[in-house]
Amino acid sequence: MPEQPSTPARRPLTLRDVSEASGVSEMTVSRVLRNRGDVSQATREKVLAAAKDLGYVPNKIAGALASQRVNLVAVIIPSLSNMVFPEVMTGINEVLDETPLQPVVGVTQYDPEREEKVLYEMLSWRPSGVIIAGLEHSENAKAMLRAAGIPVVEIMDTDGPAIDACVGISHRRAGRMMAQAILKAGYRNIGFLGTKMPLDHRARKRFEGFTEALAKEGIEIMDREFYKGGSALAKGREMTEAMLERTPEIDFLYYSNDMIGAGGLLYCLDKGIAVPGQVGLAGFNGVELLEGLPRRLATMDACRLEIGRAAAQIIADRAAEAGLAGGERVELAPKIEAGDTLKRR
Amino acid sequence: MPEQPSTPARRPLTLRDVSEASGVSEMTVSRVLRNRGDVSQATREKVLAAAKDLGYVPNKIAGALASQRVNLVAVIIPSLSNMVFPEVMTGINEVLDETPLQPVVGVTQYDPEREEKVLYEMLSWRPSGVIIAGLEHSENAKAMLRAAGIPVVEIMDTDGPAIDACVGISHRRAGRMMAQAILKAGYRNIGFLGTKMPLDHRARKRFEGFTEALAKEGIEIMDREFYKGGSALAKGREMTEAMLERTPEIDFLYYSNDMIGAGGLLYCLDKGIAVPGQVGLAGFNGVELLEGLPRRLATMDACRLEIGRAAAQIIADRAAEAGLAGGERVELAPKIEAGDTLKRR
DNA sequence: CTGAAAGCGCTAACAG
DNA sequence: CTGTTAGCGCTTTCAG
Repeated sequence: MPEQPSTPARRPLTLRDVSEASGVSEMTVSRVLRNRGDVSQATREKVLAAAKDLGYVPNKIAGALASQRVNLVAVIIPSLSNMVFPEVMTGINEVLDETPLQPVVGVTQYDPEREEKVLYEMLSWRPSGVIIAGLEHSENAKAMLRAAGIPVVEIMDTDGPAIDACVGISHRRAGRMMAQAILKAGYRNIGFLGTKMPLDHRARKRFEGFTEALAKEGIEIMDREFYKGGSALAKGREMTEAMLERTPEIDFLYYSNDMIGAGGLLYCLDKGIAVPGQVGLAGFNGVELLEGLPRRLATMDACRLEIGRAAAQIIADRAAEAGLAGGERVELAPKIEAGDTLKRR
Repeated sequence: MPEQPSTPARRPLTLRDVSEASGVSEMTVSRVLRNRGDVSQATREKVLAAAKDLGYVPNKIAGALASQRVNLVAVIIPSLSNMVFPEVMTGINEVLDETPLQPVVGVTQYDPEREEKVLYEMLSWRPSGVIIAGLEHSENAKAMLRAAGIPVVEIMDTDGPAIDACVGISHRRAGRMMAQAILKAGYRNIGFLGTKMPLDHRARKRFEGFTEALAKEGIEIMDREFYKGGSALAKGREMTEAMLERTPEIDFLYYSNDMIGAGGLLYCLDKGIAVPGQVGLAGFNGVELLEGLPRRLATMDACRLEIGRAAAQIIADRAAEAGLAGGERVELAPKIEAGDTLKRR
């Protein structure tokens, strides 16, 4: 076989190649490429030219091994497809962009086994920190996180003990707040619609807080309905229809997320059900989508952007300054947005 | 200061620690942990016990450097927040889950400079392959991709020359197909609504194909409107309102994505505009969301899941078997879903 | 089946 | 300002 036609690199370039091409020692080349230490303008330019010319891309694997420093932050979240985590990521990116740190995301699909595996994989790259959704993890996962010896920030939820730092909202309190607002508006026959996900602990905690606050006023949920999979908007319609047929006395529907809430709202408008007069509605999350609906669904902001920012800030601070205490705890206060579907009757 | 209370690892564990704890050589420990080569059941168990006991997590940095093998696939996409890329990711994950490869995603925000930076960062980890959205990249980026000497799959779009492999649909053809379907249904006064994003090349190509096919029948777009930022659903409403007021003769609205299309649909239904009698509507993407709308918006499936799967398969195949040719080209055929908003009048 | 030796490509630490 | 010397923690290769 003849020689390769031209470029297609067989062997990736190394510092040595740049060193030879520029006639400068490997060490100095390394300094230039990392902007470390003083290098004369002349050599700097020689090196940069050679590197660019060859198309050299440094090998971070070797660099990380030699320097014992990896500027990665592991971000472990349950899902990318529900609007909530992308926004958390935005917050994380915003602050990490100002630092040398880079987020690497892993997705668990609400599955503890997957979480454990993803975590193991990520930790094996020795990241500078971990941002992980939720407070509930397998014993193994918790052990790994403790043993990693790096900052760990558990996000989204503050209802429970954290391994290290923690940034989020209290979903129990969020559920209670919504219950109180609903009662205060005069609704009494309340239905709950949510996801059939025993592993979505935050949804569960909201539900618990919700029923607890109702119970305090001697009220019980009148009906409930859970779904799994499919288009959330469509499911919201279906579940709403099913519940209103089964329990026509219902005067308020509390949805565990905005997407099914939006489906419910569209259903009610379709059917000419007066909202919020005949039936009031509320969701959870404060997603942007709601702005385009014919009525603004009542919801509760989950502070997603803020959570991402605060979590990343904690990691960034601790990466920058060794010996910080750890154990930070940030509980954000979600606000009810009453919109057009939760009003005094 | 007294000693640390208990665990909190100062120094991460190494193979050597496991070796000492188990009384087995580092080399054999390594074999056990990687399931390579023959090791007696007895030593295997000793090693596994010691590793688990200590909570050892291998250092992939060192492993990768030593073995010159990194089981990462760089996935570079413009955005996570618009429903389309999460679905591509799902397809990628589906096939990579069956292999030792792991996806690592980088987000460019439709910004070529960011793309270049993200690409550089990812390549510096020496991944086994790259999956990157689009065919348009800066010269530098293209040079890096060529020089990397690893499989590169450009996805989503097939309208143009690829660096190596390519999986997607022809957006020009997609635009043409939709134009033909609209004309065939008898609409003639057509408006176009889209994003003001000169860097969304796929949206631009659809638009070009669309106008081109109309021109072939002697028809020109009657009005157009572009938006930037904000809630797509809300923007869809606003733009639709603006256009129908400005150009009341319009009988069809072609949206560059389903989300603004959905907003337009809701607006029309609100205003009692007969759809598709008075005005027909169509979007693009085939997002799940549409299923929950009062009418099914006409759209075109962009084969996102398939694209993800096929791209990952190419990388997986080439990673498994050295010396494959490269340059694979997969053009998927998007299908029009006429729904309820694009019907013969 | 098990071990010893020799790096992978880079950077810390120390000379000049 | 620049170069030299040792590794980083693992795996490859070659001997038992």
